[in-house]
Amino acid sequence: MTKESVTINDIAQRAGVSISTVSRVLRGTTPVSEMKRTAVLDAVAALDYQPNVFAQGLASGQSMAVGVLTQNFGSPFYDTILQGVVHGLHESGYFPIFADGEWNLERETAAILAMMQRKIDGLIVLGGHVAADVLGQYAEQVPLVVVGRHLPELEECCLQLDNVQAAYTATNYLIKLGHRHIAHISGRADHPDAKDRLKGYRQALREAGIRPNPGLVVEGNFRRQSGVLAIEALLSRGLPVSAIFAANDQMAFGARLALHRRGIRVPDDVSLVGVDDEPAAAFMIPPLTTIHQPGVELGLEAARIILGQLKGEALRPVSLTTELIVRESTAVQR
Amino acid sequence: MTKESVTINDIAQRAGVSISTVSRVLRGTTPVSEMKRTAVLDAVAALDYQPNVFAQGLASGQSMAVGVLTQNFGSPFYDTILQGVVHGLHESGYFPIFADGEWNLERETAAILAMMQRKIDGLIVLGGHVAADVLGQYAEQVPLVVVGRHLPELEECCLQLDNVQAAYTATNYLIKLGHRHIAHISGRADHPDAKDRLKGYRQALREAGIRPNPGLVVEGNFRRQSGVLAIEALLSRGLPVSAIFAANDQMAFGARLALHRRGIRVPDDVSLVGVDDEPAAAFMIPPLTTIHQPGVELGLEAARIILGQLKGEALRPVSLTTELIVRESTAVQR
DNA sequence: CTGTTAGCGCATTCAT
DNA sequence: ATGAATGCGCTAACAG
Repeated sequence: MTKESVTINDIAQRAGVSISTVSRVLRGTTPVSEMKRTAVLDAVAALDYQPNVFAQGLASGQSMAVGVLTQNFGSPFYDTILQGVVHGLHESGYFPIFADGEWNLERETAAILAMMQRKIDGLIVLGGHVAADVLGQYAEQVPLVVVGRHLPELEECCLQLDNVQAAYTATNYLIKLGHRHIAHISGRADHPDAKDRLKGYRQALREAGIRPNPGLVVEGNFRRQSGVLAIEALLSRGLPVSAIFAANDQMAFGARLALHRRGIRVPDDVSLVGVDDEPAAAFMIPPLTTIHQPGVELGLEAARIILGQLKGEALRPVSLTTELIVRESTAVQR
Repeated sequence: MTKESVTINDIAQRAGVSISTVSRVLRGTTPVSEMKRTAVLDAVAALDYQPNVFAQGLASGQSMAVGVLTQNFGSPFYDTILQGVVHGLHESGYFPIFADGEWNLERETAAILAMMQRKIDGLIVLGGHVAADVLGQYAEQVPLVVVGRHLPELEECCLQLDNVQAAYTATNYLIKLGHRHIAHISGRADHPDAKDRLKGYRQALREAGIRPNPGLVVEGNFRRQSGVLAIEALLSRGLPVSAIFAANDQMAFGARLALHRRGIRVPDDVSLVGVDDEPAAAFMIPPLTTIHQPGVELGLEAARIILGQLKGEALRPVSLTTELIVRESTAVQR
């Protein structure tokens, strides 16, 4: 419908060969005499031939596309992973097809289905709520990598960060600073990441000989506004607090704003640490201390794994956990 | 290659009709007797038939996909538009295919080409550097909407915000606050948006009887770090400055950080206004005053226009400019 | 090495 | 209203 497009026939004719030969030099599947080879290539260049993806797909059964389901365009953490995926797939011949799950199961399910219908050759799922068995079914059809989730049933498909370690590092950082009354703004209690981060927080406290105080833990939902509410809830409890570990930067931002409204300064009056190392964190005043998450690397690795499987490397790598580092606040002390 | 998929033949057989009939009820192109109709539908449901997109595309010449070229995953402004596009296309039957231009012409060009090869039925380009004549060529093949750019040659395809107006509003806001020495951190001089915002800034000054001082304009590149550098450059000039209008929030963030390092407080010592209304702006301390850009609406509108053209509504709407509002800073004064 | 041929799954035109 | 037949553009056996 678009334009009188040139087909493989046109270039076959112009090069004086058969269409199969054309196909062969283009796909490099079978050796072709150098003469015909260049003739074909010339014709291709001359006519600006663009193979029809549909025809290729129909005939070969491959789409040369890999689907990527993200949680939400605009989420700093997932967007970073997306960038990694883009780079990882770049020049691989595979084209990434993105879909936005918008944080909810229904959309995610629909999005994956839509991508599967488009015959993607591989699937990368970032986080999400799709059940393991559903993902398992897809895994039987195409190579699958699940980033940022741990699915016991799909152990070898999961690529994740060590959230316990991240939280442990953050909390320990505060402890080393001399804090004893460390509060925690957690993610939703049913969220795996939130659980792990809570776990790491507790672990660090215990190892330091501090008994975790449930009253110092407030549940948020990983969004900015919940950080605000968390602080209000926390302060209303009247417990002594000298430091706060927020399960992610977004909530830390909210927390900081709420603290500011109460006239409590960070880090002068209370220390605050987040997780994710969002770009904005470095531009807060003073910059927010946070835990760096290697999002780009995660995306790259995910792409690498998919491509590997596509190339036949059936050997599935074990779930990889990445190192985490504390990005020190570069705050200017007044 | 994926799985023994059920084809139109299978359901034709099961429903006791010909494949053409199946195709007809599925596409609703031609009336079909109610009896056969339900028989087909039943078979489809029973066998969980999923039409092969490639076969459909090959036979019909349509992909039922619209390509969306963004500047960068992770850019707050563009991500917001993306969300609008997602919603606008939702349940339209069309599937959005996203590509990341990564802020550079080469990638953009490659991305558009890749999408065109995938036979997209429509194209939405967010900003970017692709030349107007190149876009014009694509416009001849598929419906095109360019968001956030003004292309005189493609007038009727452009959907944009009134950047002059935005800058005017921001600057005027500062003037009304009593400021006379208002600096401007602009975007790159060759960027259309940057030009317009500079223009609006100057216009507001002139109308207020203030002669624009070239020394108060510093060029940035719309990125955070450039805001930092801009402030350093500005302050080194030694001119009196009581307010700053940054061409976007990102640079405003950088500016604020740089000011803070110099011990200059916002808004106590100097007022600062940005543009974009990024989510993070509301969580700065104090919140950044900014100009709200209706990104979601832009995306929705872009999708609407594409769908309209796809449905045959050849009437192309004039370029739309959206209203802008000042989001007042809710700073708590110390 | 290379040309010929048979589909891939579906939309559609042409008869009926 | 509906079945049969064609072809979309390309890949992959299949014969040379």
